[in-house]
Amino acid sequence: MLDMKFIRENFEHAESSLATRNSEISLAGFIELDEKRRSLLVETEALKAMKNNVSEEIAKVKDKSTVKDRIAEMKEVSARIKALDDELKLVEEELAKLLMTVPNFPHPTTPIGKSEDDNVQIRTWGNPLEFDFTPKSHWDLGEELGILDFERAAKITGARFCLYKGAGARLERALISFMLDLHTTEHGYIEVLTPFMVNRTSMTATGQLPKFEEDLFRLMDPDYLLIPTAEVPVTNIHRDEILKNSELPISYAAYTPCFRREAGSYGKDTRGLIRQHQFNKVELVKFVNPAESEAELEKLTGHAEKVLQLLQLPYRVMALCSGDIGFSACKTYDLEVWLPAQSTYREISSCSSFGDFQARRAGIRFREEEKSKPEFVHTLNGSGLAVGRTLVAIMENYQQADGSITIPSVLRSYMGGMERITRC
RNA sequence: GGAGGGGUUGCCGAGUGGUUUAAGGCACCGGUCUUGAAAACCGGCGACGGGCAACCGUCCGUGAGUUCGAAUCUCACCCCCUCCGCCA
Repeated sequence: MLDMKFIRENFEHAESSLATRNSEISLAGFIELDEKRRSLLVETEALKAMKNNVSEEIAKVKDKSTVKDRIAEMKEVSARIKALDDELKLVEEELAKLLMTVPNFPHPTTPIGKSEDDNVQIRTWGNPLEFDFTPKSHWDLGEELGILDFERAAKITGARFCLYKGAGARLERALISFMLDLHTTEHGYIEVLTPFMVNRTSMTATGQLPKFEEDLFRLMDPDYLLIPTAEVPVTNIHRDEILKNSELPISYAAYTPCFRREAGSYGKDTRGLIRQHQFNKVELVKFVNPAESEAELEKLTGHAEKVLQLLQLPYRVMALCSGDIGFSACKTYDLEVWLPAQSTYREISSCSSFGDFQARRAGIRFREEEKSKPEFVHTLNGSGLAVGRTLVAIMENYQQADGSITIPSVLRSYMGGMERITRC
């Protein structure tokens, strides 16, 4: 959520900043609603002050019959207050509805652009491998090795699910442990294990609702939603809290499965693990002092990169342009890993700063000094990494001519010493 | 799912219609005193919204309602605790 005061005082700047985003956003109607809200507020508060005073006077009078006319008068005032409050509530609801669907301002350092074609490459790491044979796709490798079974997953549930078996299942688990161990022991993150389903308030606080309900899986009886990313439960850990400046930055690492409807992506990435309704992810989340958020985004991105470096997977870092960043983000770096079978880089991590956008929605604040006014923290998060896509990258980059897969050395201790996956 | 108990301004906790502008204590901050500290005493001590400000308004789990007036009465819902049932 954006700051109402800021919009009020910088209306043109706000509109032009939002215009650099891809979607069509209009703040039209905002000023009018805002003014109406304030004039209603002034009126109703004056009446309430009067009512409070008169009620106090009535309280002091022993013989109520002498103040009959005052009581009658207050009855009318109360009715008037109620009418005004109802009107105010409507205006505030409309204002909130408008505000909740407006995306964040792009950060000044976010490149301006319309689509992903305008994203800017920041750096690359490693070089795409040269194969002296034609590299196979991970789905072919997975089926031949008997470690990925898409057909049976479709029988069990439906399209866009996968059944991992044997060394495949273990490799996924090894990656989760490896990533969590790295971030908690080397990068200073606190491990958390969260609920995988959340309520609507949590989903609204991070920005998935109200606009993106069609992307989410919903439960019927309690009105809960399956998380599309650990960002939701982890950011909500501190919802409606006032943190101490001395405890910032707070850094959490969380493994969770993620559930996404992938509505509107029919026909895209239909084969393989790239786009699934359920996938595993290790997520990094930070709550920081606003002064530190730019530096913290660089650090967090570096922590995600470290995973790829240790796995010896070539990748590049892209700065997303204003037209391509997510709803709540003001700045985003995507890490894209090299996939030889597709001869292309594919997103494996997205590291974003949200400024105070989520903190304002979620009511996450801190005090600069012990006695100073609470201010909103800045929130950041990034995948460290998407586990399924990491498994894909390992399978495709580490494949051998005979169809076996070498296990990266840093993972072998997590695989019981296994060095290579062969057909079982 | 059933029965019971409970949710009060950082914490504890009083308060069952009108000096509650929410007692009291703890914690915290400032002052007096002291060589310094502690103790004692005095004062301060929340969030949000509106306003240049004085100040005003809102907030006692949430939402409706009764009333001139609600922390207090009514209804619904949420959460926590205990016991029973079921269960990984």
